[in-house]
Amino acid sequence: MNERYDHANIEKKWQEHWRETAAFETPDTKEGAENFYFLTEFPYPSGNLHVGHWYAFSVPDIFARYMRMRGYNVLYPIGFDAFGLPAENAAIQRKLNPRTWTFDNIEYMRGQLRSMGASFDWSREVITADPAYYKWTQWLFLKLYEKGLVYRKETAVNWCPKDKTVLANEQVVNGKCERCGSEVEQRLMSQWNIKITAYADRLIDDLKDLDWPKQIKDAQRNWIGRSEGAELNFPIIGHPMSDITVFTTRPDTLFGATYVVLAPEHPLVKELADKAENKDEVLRYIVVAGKKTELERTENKEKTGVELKGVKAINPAAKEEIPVWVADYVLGNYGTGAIMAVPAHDWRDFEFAKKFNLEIKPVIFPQGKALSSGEGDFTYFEFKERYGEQVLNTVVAGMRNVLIAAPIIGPGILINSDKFSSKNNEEAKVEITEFVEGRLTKQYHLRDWVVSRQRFWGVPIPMIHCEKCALRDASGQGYYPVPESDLPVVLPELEDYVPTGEGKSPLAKKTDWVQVSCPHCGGVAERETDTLDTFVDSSWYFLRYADPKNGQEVASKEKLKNWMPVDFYSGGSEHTTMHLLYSRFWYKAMFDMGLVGESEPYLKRMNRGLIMGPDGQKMSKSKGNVVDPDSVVAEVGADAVRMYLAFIGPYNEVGAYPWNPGGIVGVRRFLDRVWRLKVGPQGSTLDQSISRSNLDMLLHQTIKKVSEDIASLKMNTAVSALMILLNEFETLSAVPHDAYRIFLQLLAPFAPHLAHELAERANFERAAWEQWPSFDPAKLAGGTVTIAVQVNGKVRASIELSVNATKEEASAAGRKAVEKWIKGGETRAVYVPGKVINLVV
RNA sequence: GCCGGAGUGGCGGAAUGGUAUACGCGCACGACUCAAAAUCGUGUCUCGCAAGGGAUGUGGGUUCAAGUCCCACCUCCGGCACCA
Repeated sequence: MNERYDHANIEKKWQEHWRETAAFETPDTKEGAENFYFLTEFPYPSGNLHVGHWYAFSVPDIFARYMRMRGYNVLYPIGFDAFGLPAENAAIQRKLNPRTWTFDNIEYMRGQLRSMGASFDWSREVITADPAYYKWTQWLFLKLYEKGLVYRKETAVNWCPKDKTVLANEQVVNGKCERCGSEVEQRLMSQWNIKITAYADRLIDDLKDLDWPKQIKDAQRNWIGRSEGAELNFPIIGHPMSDITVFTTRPDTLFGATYVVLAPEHPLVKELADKAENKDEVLRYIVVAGKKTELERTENKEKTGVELKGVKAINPAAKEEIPVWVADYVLGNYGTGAIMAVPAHDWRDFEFAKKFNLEIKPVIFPQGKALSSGEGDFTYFEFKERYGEQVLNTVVAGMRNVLIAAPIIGPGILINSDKFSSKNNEEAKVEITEFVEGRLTKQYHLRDWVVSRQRFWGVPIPMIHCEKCALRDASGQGYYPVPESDLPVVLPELEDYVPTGEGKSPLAKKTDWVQVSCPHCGGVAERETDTLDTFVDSSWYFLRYADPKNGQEVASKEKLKNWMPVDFYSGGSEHTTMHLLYSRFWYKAMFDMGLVGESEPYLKRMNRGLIMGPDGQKMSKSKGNVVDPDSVVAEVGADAVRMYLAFIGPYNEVGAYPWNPGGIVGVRRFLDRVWRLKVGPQGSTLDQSISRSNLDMLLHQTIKKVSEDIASLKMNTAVSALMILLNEFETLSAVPHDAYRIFLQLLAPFAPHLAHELAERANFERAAWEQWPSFDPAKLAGGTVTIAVQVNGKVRASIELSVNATKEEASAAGRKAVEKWIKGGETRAVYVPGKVINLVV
């Protein structure tokens, strides 16, 4: 009567079946089927699966199975992003070898991933910590080096004191280490960098052709932070050889530049300090500013600075002498490290000028009716025409008082700017730049990608350092790539993996590994002991799935052509400005080298939402709100978990959904009702009139709805459509056999185990039911339809009408139904067939 | 401050400009049971006895008709942020 189905045995049976028959091994091509590459970000082998993994892999599996049933040759691969800090830290904590720890985790997680009933092609599994894989990571790194996209340079880098390694800019969140939360320090270190900035423009410009959510595109544009402006030179009096070059996005305000500011790190500062009357004060300021962390410098918005007394620059447009200051509100690593300050039109300069009593000279008159007289408000030009230029000039001269409150930020008309006065400020940008022989340039917030990590568990950087060569070669640094034939440089075993904290990886202690002969001079040289950032490993993993066992190349051209670019990529929003940016860059660089056939790796992308704890908080062990998927699966089965996660909300929205234990009970109830469904005899069909008249219509509507909803990842409403159909089935004495088959077909992507089991029991032909059903458009509507009758837009009644009812028929029937409101009065009708008739009195 | 996104029942959420609250959870009542669980059925925005009125963050607007479009504002979430 109220039997519950035996999920444990059914799921086990089908999972074994799929495994034994290699059901989801994807051929490179399939006769008559179009290839579809559906990628989800591969997991990090952190220990065991959490609910987030289920959300990341089981819901997309619904889509993968749907596409397969639609006849596509679907590649839905899986692998492990196996190198990196978190695994290494976890292993050290447990006093284990990171390699053992990682590979044990992988083995365990494989089993858990299988328990989802997901249709992964395991034969293409990729593990980034496998030498057969990272050989190609090293190879690609060296290719980038060949193309001049890898360089070694001493720069101020982010140093995490707890993880004892350098971090990329993208891995620092609010001045803290993305991994451990420690405050990041700035250190001057020589590190390997990848020149992602060389691709900044293309990374922005190519976004426009991608089918990606606006939100991701905007975030990437924001992160790259392109701004267009000009570099202008300010001569220094008595120092003819070295002008101060500033970057500005507002060359139009040049006449209002009343002082110049250098960042404390600016190379000219020390030289100019020597000439200043207050040399000691300046040097003291530089020391204090240098001690501040990035966080302190940005958190403390109270501006500080010191004037280089006696040093004067010349405003190249106004030809006036202006003071030169050093202040740490100007950043050393952006633009030219120097700015022209226009306090009348910039908040920061305004605050600084106020504090230090510097001149504020307005050169932009705001747009709009900004001038008032007894006769009303006028624009700049209206005022000039009415009262004449002289009066206008008097008013403009008085604007300094207005500026006591705030700078004028927006666009407007130039004033106090000689021959440029009364021009529109946008036009003036180019003209003034040319006038002072400046040049138009662009600047980016994006920094080059620092990829050296002073840690053990990563891909060894395939470089060799030779002291002799470095000494001999004045320009070179003595670094040479490992010859291609020597790849991979295998990560050796160590006795002690603990990071040294001295700016060197623990690999440095393995002297027999470190010592090699120099590829250049043949003398004794040393291997680079830093390892690559994990994001390098994952920047190209999706290519390897196309040809995972290739020992000769990254992947064969032909196989790449079969699968690339990725048709659809599903993942988490945390990768918006990390992995997604890195891998787009990587792919573009490969495209430029002729290694891949197009310049963007992912045609379509979506970011999924987050599963929170039952209390609505982010799941975490310390909060005690972690849901263990294994025990839930044991209790209600994988099908119920899959379907519950699909039902929780739309998959392609970056929402946060609390895990609701009640919700999963509801889905399990639904599946039990499916199990108990009374089905008509074999061969019974809808046409045999054992059905209600509207069942056929509902069935076809459901096919349409479920198809469209899965395709657009609105899994929640697809599930609800299946529930509605089941509710209808249960009102029948028995479900016609053919309708039942269609129902199981629609259910199969969501609850594959149960659907396969029931299909087998119903003796449905494999070939017939393992494909997606189509709907008949003619059956979507019935003979009559219920429409709403409105009076003046308010719903007053509803009536049954023939679908073909004319406006006249509808309004006559409608009038009858709402006589009470219209009382025989004149009405005008607005008729929307099938929906509504609105009678307007 | 700048750039995105979102505000709908007790909860997750649904709604091509056309009957707001589908579907599910929860809750209440009923059936079955000695009883409970499970299962099934009925009800469940709000005020009102009813007729009817009011509700989609707030205030305006466009429209025959607005959760949906436009304007202003409030709140929350995400990203960027002394980037000149």
